[in-house]
Amino acid sequence: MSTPVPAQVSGSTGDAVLSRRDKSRLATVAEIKATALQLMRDSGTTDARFTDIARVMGMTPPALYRYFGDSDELLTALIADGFRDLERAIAAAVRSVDEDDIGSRWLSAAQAYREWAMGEPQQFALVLGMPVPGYTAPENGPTSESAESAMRQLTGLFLAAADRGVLGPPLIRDGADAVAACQHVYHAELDGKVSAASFQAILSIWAMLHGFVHLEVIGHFSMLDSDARDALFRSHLRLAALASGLPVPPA
Amino acid sequence: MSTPVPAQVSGSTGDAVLSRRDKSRLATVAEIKATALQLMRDSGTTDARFTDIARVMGMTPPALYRYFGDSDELLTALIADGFRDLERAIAAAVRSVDEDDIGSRWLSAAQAYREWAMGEPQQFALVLGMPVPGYTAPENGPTSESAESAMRQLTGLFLAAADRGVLGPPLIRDGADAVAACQHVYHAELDGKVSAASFQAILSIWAMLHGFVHLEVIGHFSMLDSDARDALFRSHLRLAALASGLPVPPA
DNA sequence: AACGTTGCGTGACGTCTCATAACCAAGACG
DNA sequence: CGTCTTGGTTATGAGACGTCACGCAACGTT
Repeated sequence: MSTPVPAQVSGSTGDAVLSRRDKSRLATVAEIKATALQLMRDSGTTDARFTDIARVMGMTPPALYRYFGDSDELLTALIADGFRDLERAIAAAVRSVDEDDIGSRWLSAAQAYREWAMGEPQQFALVLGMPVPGYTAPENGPTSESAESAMRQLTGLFLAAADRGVLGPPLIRDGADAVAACQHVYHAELDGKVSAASFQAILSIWAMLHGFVHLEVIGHFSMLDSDARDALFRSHLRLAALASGLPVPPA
Repeated sequence: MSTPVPAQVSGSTGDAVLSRRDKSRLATVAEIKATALQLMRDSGTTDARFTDIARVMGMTPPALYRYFGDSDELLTALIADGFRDLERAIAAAVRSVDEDDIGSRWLSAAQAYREWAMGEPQQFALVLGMPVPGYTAPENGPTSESAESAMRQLTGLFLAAADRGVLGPPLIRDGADAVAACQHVYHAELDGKVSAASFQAILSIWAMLHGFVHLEVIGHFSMLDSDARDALFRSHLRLAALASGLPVPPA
């Protein structure tokens, strides 16, 4: 006979009430998502057939509908996961650097963005690519949050720079009036601390970073070897810092 | 009775021998591609079902296999078309500006890139996005040429600037050694006329341009109104010119 | 003008995937 | 121990891709 341990004991650890079944269910959900991503990685595309996922997992396709009511639901979950992973990777990269060294924090965040994208190109495509054929995103889905999150990471960096008095003026300042209205509405946290020109610079260097990473992911820098791409990326980021008024990391 | 014109006359104009049937065939091919693009536009994705294309055209699905042996073949054709359209749009935009006004030529080319991408987001996604699910690109396909073409447009601009003596040094020059090897191999036309640092700058502003356009296409600038996006884009391009040593267009 | 050839389109068919429905086994629980 | 929930199965239908054999009409030839 096994020791009679009440079922609630294991479930009541902490505030999460996880019955044995719930844990099993979460594990299966995780396995489904992992399998789907692995299949995407293998095929190099962003589609994963329910049939294939089930076969790899040793199940029959209809069983998956117990966990995801729809193929879109699985995609939505993967997008949400990817979005969260990317956010955490960047946040961790930022935190891993001395908080007074804004230039290095920018470098570290950008490197995390790039490495995540190159490491998980399919998930990157899901989060930041065109809508997947046949997939209709939920209205308030993670896709729309993704933009805001990326922006928040960047605005945080600029706020920190402004607080420390190391935020210089961006190289280009014209046109700032037009985007200032948006700043007041969507990023009021910057008001009074970061100029409209700097807000414009935030958008600009976001585009710089994303452009490099996207071109690299879709293979348009394949004529460069790995070292050259690294060097180009670093100088690209230094340029971005220089252009936007952030402290320029050393070469 | 109509005037008896030999069939060869209409066909023998120029060097293209187009029989009546050939013309009809070309028209049908064009209609298929146009219908596919329209369906993509309507659905907002990059897939177009053979069934739907046939239905819209008043045909049965198998008939399409007379024109495209495979679903991939149609996609390949659409990618090739899109690539060619984009290239022509940029080339035309460049030519429409005084050839001595390099800064304005850069502005014009970039505007064309942006407008084509926003006008044909599905085709843009096909040409510059992730591989479409289920689609396997031909080995020497247009996808690989796309990168070279975009680069050639840019290198042409830099060469013209160098010829006219208006190409300044880029703001950031470190790391140029690593990419110089690639320049010699893939863009020997630049050797002796454009420095390695400028070559690096070409790649950098390509990433800047593409990043802005891609973010805008996938809707990440939707918090900005149209005017603000225009202003931001223009200042972004001016920054790119300033950073890369091109003449900076006036604000 | 009549005839064979060629190309285009159709209906029927097989296969694969998504998705649902009906059914069954096993654990949780009073 | 009986019941309910959960997670799995088989069976089934709908829809899309792609193939095949066939018919029809246009075209070229004699």
